[in-house]
Amino acid sequence: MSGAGIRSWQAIQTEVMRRIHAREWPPGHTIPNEVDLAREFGCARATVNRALQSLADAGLLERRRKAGTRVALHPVGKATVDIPVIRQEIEERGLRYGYQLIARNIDIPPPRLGGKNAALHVTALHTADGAPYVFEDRWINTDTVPGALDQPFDRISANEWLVTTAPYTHGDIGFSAQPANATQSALLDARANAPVFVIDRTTWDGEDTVTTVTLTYAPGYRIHTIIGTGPVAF
Amino acid sequence: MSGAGIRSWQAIQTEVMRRIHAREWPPGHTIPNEVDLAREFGCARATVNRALQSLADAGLLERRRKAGTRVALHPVGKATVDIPVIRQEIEERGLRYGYQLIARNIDIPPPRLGGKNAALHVTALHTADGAPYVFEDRWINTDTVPGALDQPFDRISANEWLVTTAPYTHGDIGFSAQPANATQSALLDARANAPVFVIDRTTWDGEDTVTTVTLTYAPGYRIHTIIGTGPVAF
DNA sequence: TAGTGGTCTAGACCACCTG
DNA sequence: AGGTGGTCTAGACCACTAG
Repeated sequence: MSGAGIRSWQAIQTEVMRRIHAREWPPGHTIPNEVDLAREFGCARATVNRALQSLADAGLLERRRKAGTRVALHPVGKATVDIPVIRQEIEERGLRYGYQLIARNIDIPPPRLGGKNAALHVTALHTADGAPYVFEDRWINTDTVPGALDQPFDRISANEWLVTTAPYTHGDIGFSAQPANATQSALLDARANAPVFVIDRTTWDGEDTVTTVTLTYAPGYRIHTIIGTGPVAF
Repeated sequence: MSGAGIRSWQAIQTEVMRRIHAREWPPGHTIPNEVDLAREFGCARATVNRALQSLADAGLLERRRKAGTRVALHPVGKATVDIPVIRQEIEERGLRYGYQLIARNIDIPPPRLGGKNAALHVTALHTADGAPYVFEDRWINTDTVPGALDQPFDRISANEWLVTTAPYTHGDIGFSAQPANATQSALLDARANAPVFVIDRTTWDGEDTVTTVTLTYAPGYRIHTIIGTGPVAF
């Protein structure tokens, strides 16, 4: 029964998923330890480890030293959303990218952004085949990214320039639905208070903020992605 | 210089990120191969491999056999969005969860869902501290999940029941902003055409669809998550 | 076709945690 | 205290692909 040998970690992953799937290992069940599985599959423990770790990353398994590996009770689905450069996002849809700077000045950020220090405020419109696509409203920390002061942002968007210039260590991001305000509805060819999709994002480089941006998309925008990353199906 | 030895894969990861960060290895640069790095760091190649693979997963590096490993030109940020059970999502916010079934019947799904066969149609409202939270409009494929026909869904939501009962291999998911229709605005205590956040999701088990659901959230809902998963900062 | 990453092995030691 | 996963090693072979 165990003579055949399942030797690749992907094959082991598939077999483990099959057993979970088939309820041989129901939710909450503690599965055999790595040594036993390695013996059963006829492979090295490291190979089993690789397979199980991958499934744990995907949220299908819960692993703890000494306690062992259990099938997750509530397999939390995880969707990975890519955050591309806007120009790329548009061009990948086969559309012609356009960019238009609206304003660029030094100012004091609003209190909700926490800053008392002046920062670079850039607003711009990105278009796809001439139609409004997304409105970018951005604050750049000029202490963290002094080079931004030399950039006019009239041809290259701050969005694009920062990606290749200002690395960050971490960030946070939010998605929401909001009514378009006067500025947004005018720029995006939308009715007043029309529902628009909004992404707000702040990035840090260590302790220092790099940039905070609010992206307001024209009506009809939809983020679409896939659950079950690559080989990790569950 | 190389005598010290960087022996853990996390330390190697940190060091590689530092070099990218410091522009010692600028975007597009091909970094040394694994054997050379292993020699420099005084560790085994497998350890370097683990570190670089992790960074490649995070989108910071691009790796190809024979071509080597390059620093990504456009480090695509990736945000991982958890898709929890609604009850858990509400309770984790410290709110009291409530559930109310609205309708449950067998019907022919609308053509955009591709089905000609009858399916189980369930609509329900989830509440947080008594306030409307999200409206669930779901179709369940009774060929794939026959057990659903025995479930009344009057106490346990389809959302929750399916998670522990109907495994899936993959799915797709979309996020958008939409105006609330009459039904939604009434149930969610929202004005007509108020902007609402909508998640639509379809899951498959192999070739067969499992369920398709549209979740319409009450105004003010916001998805929030972090960029730079865990130890992988970039 | 040769160089690079991808994977596997057999063994070892360590860190963590439950009982 | 002992069992389990986490990691590292030194070496090997394989798979892919750029030149």
